Amino acid sequence: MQITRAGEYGVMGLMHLARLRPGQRTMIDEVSRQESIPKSFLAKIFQSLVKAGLVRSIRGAGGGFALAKNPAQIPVLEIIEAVEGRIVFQRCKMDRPDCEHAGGCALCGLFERAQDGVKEALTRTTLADLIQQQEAIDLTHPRAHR
Amino acid sequence: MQITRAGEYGVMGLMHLARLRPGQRTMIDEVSRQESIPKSFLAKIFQSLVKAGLVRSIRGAGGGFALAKNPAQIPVLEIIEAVEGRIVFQRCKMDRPDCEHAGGCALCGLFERAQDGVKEALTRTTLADLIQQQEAIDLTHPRAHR
DNA sequence: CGTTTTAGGACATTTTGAGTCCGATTTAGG
DNA sequence: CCTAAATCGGACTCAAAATGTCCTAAAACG
Repeated sequence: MQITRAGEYGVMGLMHLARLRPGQRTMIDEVSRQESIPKSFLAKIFQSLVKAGLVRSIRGAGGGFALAKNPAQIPVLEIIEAVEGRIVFQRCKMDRPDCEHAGGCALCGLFERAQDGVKEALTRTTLADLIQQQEAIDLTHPRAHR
Repeated sequence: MQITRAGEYGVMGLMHLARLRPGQRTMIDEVSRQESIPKSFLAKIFQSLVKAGLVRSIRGAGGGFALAKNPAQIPVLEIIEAVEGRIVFQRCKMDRPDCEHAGGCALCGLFERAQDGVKEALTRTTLADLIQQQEAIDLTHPRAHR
C-alpha cells in the first residue's frame, strides 16, 4: 500500500521539466543529477511518460525531454498511473468479470470507495499546484540545496 | 498500490465471526472452509488480530476464536492495519525523521492527503456496516453459495 | 562519419506477498 | 494422567513485484 519509487520519480522528473522556461528541453542526465534519481531508471520511467503523451522526447545530439502539456492540465494521478499502471484496489471484478461476487460484494464496494479516496486527492492536485506549493514551502523554509 | 490478500482475508474472517451469535466461538478450520481461505495463512492472520485486541482466542480442545469487540466499534481500517501494519504513503519522514525535505515537501504533502483519503474511507465503514451492506446485497441479488 | 541522446529489451538483485510446516503450548474430556 | 483438539510462534519456501543496470539500436546534429 504505497506509491512506488518509480511513480514518485516520475512526478519529480515532471516537476523538473515544468520548472524550465516554456519550450525549453533538458536531458535525462541533467534531471537525474539534480533530482538524485538513478539515471537509467529515470530513463525508463520517462519512456512511459512519453508513451502516455505527457512528455515530448527529442532524440539525437542536442535532444532531450520537454513537457508536452501545460502543468495545470496534468493531474498528478495521470503521471502516477502512466508510470505504475492504473490504480485498482478492488480485485474480484478485475481478475474475472464473472466474479463470484457479481452484483457487488460489500468488501469490493468499500475498497472501491477507498480507491476513489486516493484518486480524488491525486486528481485534484495538478503538476502546477505541486510546483506552486513547493515554491511556497521554499520561501518560508529556505534551504541551501534544491 | 493495493490492499493485500492478508488484509482482505482478515476482514472476511472478522465478518464471519461477527455473524455468529454473540459470545459464540468458531475454529480456524471452520472459517477457512466457509470463506475459502488457506487455513494456515488464516491462522497467522488471526494471530495478528488477536494481538491487536480485535479477536479473543481460546486455546485447547473446544477452543476457537470470537470477536472481542462490538462490530459497530471496529472500523475496517483497524482490521487492515492490524494485519498489514500501518498505512503510510509518505516516505521521506519515515525513513529518517531528519529528512532532507524537512519542513515538508509538496510531494509528501500530497501523498499524505492521498493516504488520508484511503484512511477516511476505511475508517468511516465499520465491520457492522459491512455486514449490513452485504445483507442488503444478498437480499436483492440472491445466490446459492456464500 | 562520429558524437550525442533517446528507445527498448534483457538481465540482476532485493523486497514483499502469499503461503506452508512443524514443534510448542494450552485445555477439555475420559 | 493421557490424549486429542486447538491455538502460538517462528522458520521456511516460492513467486511476483520493485528497483535498478546494461547493452545494442536508432535518430539527429554537425
